Amino acid sequence: MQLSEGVEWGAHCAVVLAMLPDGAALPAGRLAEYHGVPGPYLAKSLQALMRAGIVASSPGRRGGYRLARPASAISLLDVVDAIEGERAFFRCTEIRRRGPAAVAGRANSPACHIAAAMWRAEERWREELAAVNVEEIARVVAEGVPPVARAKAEAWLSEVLASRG
Amino acid sequence: MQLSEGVEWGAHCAVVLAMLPDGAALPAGRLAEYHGVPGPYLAKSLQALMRAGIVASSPGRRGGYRLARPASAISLLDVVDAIEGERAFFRCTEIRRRGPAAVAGRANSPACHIAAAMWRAEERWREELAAVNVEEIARVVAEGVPPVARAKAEAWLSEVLASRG
DNA sequence: GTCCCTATACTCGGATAGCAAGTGTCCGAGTATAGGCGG
DNA sequence: CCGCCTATACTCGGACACTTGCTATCCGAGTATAGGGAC
Repeated sequence: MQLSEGVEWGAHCAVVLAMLPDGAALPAGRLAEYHGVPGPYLAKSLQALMRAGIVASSPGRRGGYRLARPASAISLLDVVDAIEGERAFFRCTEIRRRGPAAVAGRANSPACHIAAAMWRAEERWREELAAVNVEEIARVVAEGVPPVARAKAEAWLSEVLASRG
Repeated sequence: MQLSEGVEWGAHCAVVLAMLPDGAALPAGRLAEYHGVPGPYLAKSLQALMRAGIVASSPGRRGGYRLARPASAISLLDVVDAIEGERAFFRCTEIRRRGPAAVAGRANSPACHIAAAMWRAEERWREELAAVNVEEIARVVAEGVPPVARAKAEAWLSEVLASRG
């Protein structure tokens, strides 16, 4: 029961993309380099974000990834669902209907109380993640990061963007 | 990102054990038979509940499993933690410190905002599960289950207990 | 000088191996019981 | 008739294969660009 690593990567990538100048795009390889993660595998997560409509990709020489909609309209939950898929944590297999005490048809209780509690808890989790959006994260990061780190990041980004014409 | 099947089994087993008469125990094989699940594997989950101090086991001929403390003192969260382990869903690998924009030592921001949001959401999930205890579930199940199903379950249980002397 | 064409280099995208964790199973160690035996 | 001893059958507990899904990687399809050539 752990989120895949792609969730962390996808979230950080979304934040970085939110800080790009309008119209700019960043290739998967550069995003991987910036985060120090294996490039080809990060591409897999980015493709998932693509399918979910969170980021948009441009092919070709000056192509790359950019946010598909305003950062304020992208929640952490969107990113998690895109990477992990939207299936529930808890899957109820109705084991109460399988043993010697099972009865046929609709004579069972209407709902499994255990599953209901599990899904309710999961809903709380989703609500909390839905309340955080990428723009907010980017703003907090921009304010909280020490000047020296911010300068390094901006220098790197400028160089990358300049080298792309 | 899915809970293992053992969580469902463990929770249902706890509820069944909560309905036993005082002093009675049920072997793993019987619990598996009741739920229609593979016996030897269920034992694995029961051992996890044992290590967590949720159930107690008695060896020997009339041995088996019983709750180690009152059902009202066992929450769903206890069961989930016992089976899944208490490690967090989200593990922050601090990828912001790994790229070309990283700075050494303590010059980084104090906390990763993404990780903080993830852990906050997880806390909501845990709070919700901690608010549900096994006694409550057992009561709701006992009230809600149709008479015919309840009769079958009680008949099975009586037979099992009788066959154990 | 301007327009068009072509070759290029770069991008994404899906298809392909490797590995860890969950899933499923088994057999050995230990104990309470039941029956038999001796007093 | 009562107490003790032994054999038994049943229980748990940990050690051993197998499958699914995550991790990591590669190469092919497609496109915007840059340069060169023709008009």
